[in-house]
Amino acid sequence: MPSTNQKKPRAHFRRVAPDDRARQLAEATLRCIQKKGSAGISARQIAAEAGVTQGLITHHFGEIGELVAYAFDVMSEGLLEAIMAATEAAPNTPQARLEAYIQASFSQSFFDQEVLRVWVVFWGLILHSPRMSSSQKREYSGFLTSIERLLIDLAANEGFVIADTRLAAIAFNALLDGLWLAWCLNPEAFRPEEGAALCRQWVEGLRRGASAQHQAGS
Amino acid sequence: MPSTNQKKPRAHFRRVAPDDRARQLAEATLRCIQKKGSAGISARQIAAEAGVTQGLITHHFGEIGELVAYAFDVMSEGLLEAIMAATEAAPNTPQARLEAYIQASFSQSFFDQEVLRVWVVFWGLILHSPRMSSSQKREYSGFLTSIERLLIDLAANEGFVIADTRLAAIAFNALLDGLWLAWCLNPEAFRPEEGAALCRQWVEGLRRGASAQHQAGS
DNA sequence: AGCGAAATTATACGATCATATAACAAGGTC
DNA sequence: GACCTTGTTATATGATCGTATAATTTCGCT
Repeated sequence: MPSTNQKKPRAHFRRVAPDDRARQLAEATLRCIQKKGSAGISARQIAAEAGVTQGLITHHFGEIGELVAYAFDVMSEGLLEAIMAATEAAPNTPQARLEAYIQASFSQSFFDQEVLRVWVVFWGLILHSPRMSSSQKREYSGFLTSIERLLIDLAANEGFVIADTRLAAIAFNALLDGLWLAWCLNPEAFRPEEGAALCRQWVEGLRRGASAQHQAGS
Repeated sequence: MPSTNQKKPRAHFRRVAPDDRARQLAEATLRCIQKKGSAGISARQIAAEAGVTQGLITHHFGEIGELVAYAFDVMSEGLLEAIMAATEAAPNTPQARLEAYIQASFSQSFFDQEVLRVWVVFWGLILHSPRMSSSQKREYSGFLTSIERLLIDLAANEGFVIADTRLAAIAFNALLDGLWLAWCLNPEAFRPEEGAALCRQWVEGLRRGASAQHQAGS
């Protein structure tokens, strides 16, 4: 008997400041991507994950792509800030700071499959979203500059020469991203501490003057 | 006047051997991913790209995910085979073979944004597709083994020691993938020949004994 | 030549998608 | 305590999605 003709009452809710709501939606987006990859990106799924209705996404972000890009910003900036905080917290020597950067990169907080899964999906999205691409360029530049400073200080302190610090930073960051990727796709391939050791060995190669050899075009 | 009541005739077609058709569909899939990333993956879009109807995908692959995984296999195996072919074609010295591997990796054929775009999208898909993940594990192992052999031969020939060749291969491959990724996301960051130089410098670090330092757990 | 297997097209169906619009309610402000 | 801004829900719309099913054509085989 469907005769109980009571209209279900409109759901109650509490207002939230736009910035807070935006962040909640971004975090729900990250969880959705974590669970189902790029297939988890849809207004309905994200709204359900955040416990709100879809219209709220339109209201705060317009189109869904803007929310995804914002979620990328949140994650990306959080990552760089956290790694830099760990670096700043280390003793003020070039060696200790670089070591802190490496250790943070392979610590449980970041070298975590659930985190890296999201990261890898974003990489695939950046290529087709100008909005996300510009964020990535900015963040990438931030990472490079940080690494470059660490390397310059180390070289000055220990008295060795780096032929091109920008390129060296690109290589270091590439090694880091590549290890993140490889471990994320294949966690049994190596252990986090082995990944950190591989980064240290790259630095050791730098110490021993490897960067002065085999320059492009030589 | 819509009175011309002629039913439009059923479209003509030619039969194609299942293996050939499967490959055509896989190549159409790669083109769709190239154009629109993971958003380009749909039975309708891929079928249109291949010039056939959607039903053909169901007929040959069952579900769409199987086609995508097969497309990944096609691309992945093709890549490894092509790089290995370039390596085999080099003079039979460890130095020349490793150099050929590096040069192939940064040659216009592979170090190409249109190719790498697809590669990066696949990375994001692997994480949520057991079928693709098992393909990736097999292919990754193939890459590692190839690199490991190159490094072992080089070390034996030049008389230096690599502490752990498996880990060294992992690092080399990670550097390569990381440089592919960085350049794909940010092509203005460095030139292909600079990427190749960074790989050579990593090898130079290996020559100078960097891998014996800073072992994990020491 | 024509029979039959199967490759291919054509169509249908229900689910889910993004997004727009209107109705509503929460909470600060006066 | 009433008002007004706006955050939020509710609903509608048309497009696209994956996949199943039936009708049809192609082509090897005898």
